[in-house]
Amino acid sequence: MAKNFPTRADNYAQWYNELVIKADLAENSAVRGCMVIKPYGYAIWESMQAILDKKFKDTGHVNAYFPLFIPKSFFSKEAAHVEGFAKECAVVTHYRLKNDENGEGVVVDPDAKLEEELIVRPTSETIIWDTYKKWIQSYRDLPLLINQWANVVRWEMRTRLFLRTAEFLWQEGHTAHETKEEALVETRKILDVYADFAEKYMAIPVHKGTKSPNERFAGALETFCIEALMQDGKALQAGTSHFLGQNFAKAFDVKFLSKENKLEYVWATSWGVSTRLMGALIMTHSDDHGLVLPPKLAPTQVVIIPIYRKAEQLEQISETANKIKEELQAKGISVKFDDRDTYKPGWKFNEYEFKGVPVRFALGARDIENGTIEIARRDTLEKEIIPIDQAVDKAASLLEEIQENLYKKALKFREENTFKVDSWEEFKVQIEKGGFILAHWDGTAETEEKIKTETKATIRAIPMDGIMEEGSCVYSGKASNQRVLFARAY
RNA sequence: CGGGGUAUAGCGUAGUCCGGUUAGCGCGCCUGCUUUGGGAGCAGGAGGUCGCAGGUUCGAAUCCUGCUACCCCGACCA
Repeated sequence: MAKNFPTRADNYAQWYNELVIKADLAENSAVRGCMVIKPYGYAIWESMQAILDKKFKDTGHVNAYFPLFIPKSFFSKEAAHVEGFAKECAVVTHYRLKNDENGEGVVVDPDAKLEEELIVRPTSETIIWDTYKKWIQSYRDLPLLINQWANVVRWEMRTRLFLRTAEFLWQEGHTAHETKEEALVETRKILDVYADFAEKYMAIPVHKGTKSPNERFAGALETFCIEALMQDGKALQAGTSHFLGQNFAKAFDVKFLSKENKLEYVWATSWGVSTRLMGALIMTHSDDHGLVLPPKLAPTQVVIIPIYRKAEQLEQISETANKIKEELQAKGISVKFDDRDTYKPGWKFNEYEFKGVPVRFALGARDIENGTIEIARRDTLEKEIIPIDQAVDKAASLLEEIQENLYKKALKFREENTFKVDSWEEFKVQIEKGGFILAHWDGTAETEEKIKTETKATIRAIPMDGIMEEGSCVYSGKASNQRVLFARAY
């Protein structure tokens, strides 16, 4: 089966694309840069949504929904923000079509020009803060902790399924607080939620850190991020949590009366993760046989495949299979018994490997006779024949084992591909090999920019868990007191 | 927006340099029989404006001109 995928060395991008398509996750849409998320792919996104949504609610947040369209004028209120997004906005200029006078389909009706153009949201800070202004008067209205599940549009020049599409699905949290300290706590709290989700559920080890000023979100005072390493050695920003200070409060005039009866601007945060996480999931765990899903996110955790010749045999097998299915379901495990007679067993084996189903049972007439069942795990592709009365317990423990194994494997890969580098010569050689580089940086934007120009490497994060250590900048030789994380990134 | 490439059935492609029968093949699809423990075999069948528009020619998938779409590499970026 490996022949179906180009090897990683050949062309990782192609491997990735074929994987997404063959695993039935998504495909390119007729609309440039957009993707169709197919049912199986969407089911994975729903698993992610459910877990994240619960985490947000457990930390006091509530969901709401704001308009897709943002008046153009809102964007000019926060200077850095417009600077960051202006170049990639889709703009609505008209509100009506009409039949072409020459009979050539429909045309935009020039009489239906909007007085003020509408921007299709690339992110919702502006429209949300315009709304918050009306909602916040007193310290009693704070904190305001709101999350939105939505789609956004960023007119990217180059796109790739899940990793960078013109339209993508995400959640964006927007909070308002009385004090700077409280807002910072919120920013950090959400970063922890993201890191926990990545590591415990997606089985992806991440570095928590802050962005350099260059890489900061447009309009933020500080951007916290989680950064992951993909199998081809490139880094991927998996989530961000921004401390916005009072920038948006000032831009949208959001003030509250404090306990001391003073009029003050609120402190803000915003944070988000997107369908890009699907890309991270695919690129972290998949192999040449297809997708590999961590059990906690797999829409189907266990699949049972019957092997039979005649209808009578299927009947007997089904009886046993359905019993196992029910017992697994009673334990909260999602199970599919694939008794389609339109595909042969070999076909199904391959199909579920493409789709990354963690555990597979194969049950045939021979097993019924012997009181056995074959169990296979997707992560290692190992197969084992076990007594049938152990099937349920074995599946349950295997799911946990796979979840853990995937994380360990990914962590091992990241550690083997993280290098401490102290000289510029070494840096230039190492960056070609991929992976994270821990190196000293003098803290200036100029140095960062030069490193980027010369090597395409960017500062992915200034690690929060990093050890403080005296050193000299790998590029300029100037003093530095902490190593930062460099990599080429998606 | 710059540089390179591609466009032939649902998908993948041969044929294009050097114009010449009815455009060939694989996968998939449909029908029948035999099969079913790792993508089944045989037989039969359906499916094509050769990206679009002009031009050259007795004759164009093939040569020429223009256009369009997509892919890769840059700039941009969650």
